[in-house]
Amino acid sequence: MNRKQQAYEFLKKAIVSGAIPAGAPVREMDLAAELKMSRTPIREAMRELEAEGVLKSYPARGTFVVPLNPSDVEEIYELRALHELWAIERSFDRFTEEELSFVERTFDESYRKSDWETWHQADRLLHRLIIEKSGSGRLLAFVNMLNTQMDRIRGVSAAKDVSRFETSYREHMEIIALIRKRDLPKCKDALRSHLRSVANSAIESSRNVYVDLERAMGGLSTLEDIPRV
Amino acid sequence: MNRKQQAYEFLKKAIVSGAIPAGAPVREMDLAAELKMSRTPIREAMRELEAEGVLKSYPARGTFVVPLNPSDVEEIYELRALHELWAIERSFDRFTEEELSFVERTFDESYRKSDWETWHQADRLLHRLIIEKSGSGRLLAFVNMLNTQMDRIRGVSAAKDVSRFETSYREHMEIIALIRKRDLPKCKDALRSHLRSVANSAIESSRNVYVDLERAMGGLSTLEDIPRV
DNA sequence: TGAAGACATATTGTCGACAATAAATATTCA
DNA sequence: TGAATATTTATTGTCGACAATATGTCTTCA
Repeated sequence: MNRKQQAYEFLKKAIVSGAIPAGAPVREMDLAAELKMSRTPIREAMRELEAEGVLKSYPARGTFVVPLNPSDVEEIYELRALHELWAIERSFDRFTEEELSFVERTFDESYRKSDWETWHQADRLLHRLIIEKSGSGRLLAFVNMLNTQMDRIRGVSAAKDVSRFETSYREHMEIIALIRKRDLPKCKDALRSHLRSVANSAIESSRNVYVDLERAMGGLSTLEDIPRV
Repeated sequence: MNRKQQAYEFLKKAIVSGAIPAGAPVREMDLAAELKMSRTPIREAMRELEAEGVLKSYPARGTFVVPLNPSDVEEIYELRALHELWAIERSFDRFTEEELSFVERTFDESYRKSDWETWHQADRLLHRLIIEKSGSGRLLAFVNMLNTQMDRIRGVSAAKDVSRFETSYREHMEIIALIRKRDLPKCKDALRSHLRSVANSAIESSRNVYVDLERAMGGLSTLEDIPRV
């Protein structure tokens, strides 16, 4: 793996996990020192993250992690629903039994073990399958950007709501069952309502994070670093 | 304008206009020599174009203009329709009379003068308004990428079909009229069928360009430069 | 005092040189 | 010969130094 990629992985992970919080500056020199490489690969990694909408750079002033306010979260989840519902029409007849039962087993496992990590894997797998099998590489690229932002939201909100665990399990199982039955209209309904409930829970938790943030630091501190444009 | 931006504009224009054809290599040193700057800003511009899906880079081998075959063109126009139809629902009640009549006048002018340049302006304006007024910056960014690719298709096909000129004028006028009447369902129908006819004409001409390309150089020449991955 | 301008500082922007790598070509040896 | 291996070449990858720029801080002077 070349250095630019190392820098990219490191920085993305730091942002998605919330280690570098929304609004915080990301300085080329600091990262270069930390990763023991020159600024060049750091810069390239940062430009890539900027193209993905995770960073925003201002000439001779700095580069900052873009904040996600509740209306951003809403936008992101709306676009996700738009794309996933479109994609499932294309991919509907292309799921194999192997794929379906593998996803199902993974969900089962996560449910038995009540393991969030496995659950996340299964969730990603199913939704990724829906997009990938639509056959549009451009759509996939765009949805991946949205996914990065959704991971950021998850990263800070840590919305590990136990009641959602059970609900989510049932919703996913229903979707898989309806794919098996080849009932597209019902499947789209199920997917739509699943996406809506996921979105609502994400928006809700992002709202909490947002007010916490504001309260915690009175007149905003990390956000103040961001230059008014 | 800093040098990276100069390089970006120059290169993008060269690719969109077809001066650097699909499949052709883009060498950092060549461009640096031509624009009289170091490779650094050239590289950054190239990475940006890569993020937009216009270039594809292979380590230590080269960077190439990504080819657009007819099925790519189809994909691009399908995604365009998906987004524009979604966007118009959001933006529908936000058009002002000033905006509508300005677009209308521009179309009228292009029609009277039979001027393709003015027509292109008017077309861009209307479709851009639909997207922008939806209020989703992320959608706008994605659609801009699609627009770049559509410009490339226009750039080579030069589909200046006179019969489409008349049809296109009527289709646009109808859409504008239906926005004025606040008739969303009919407007969506009109937009949908307009987009379909534009797409068909683009796919058709891209098919011609593609076979011409293949015939002209027997076993492909520009395309051969592209490394098999 | 306080506004205008000079200066300092922090940060990104650009440069030219050298390193690393993948592919093409030449060489070796059974 | 021809397959394995070394060499050369073309290209991108990375480096450290310096330039440009936006902002913050001092200094001057009415």
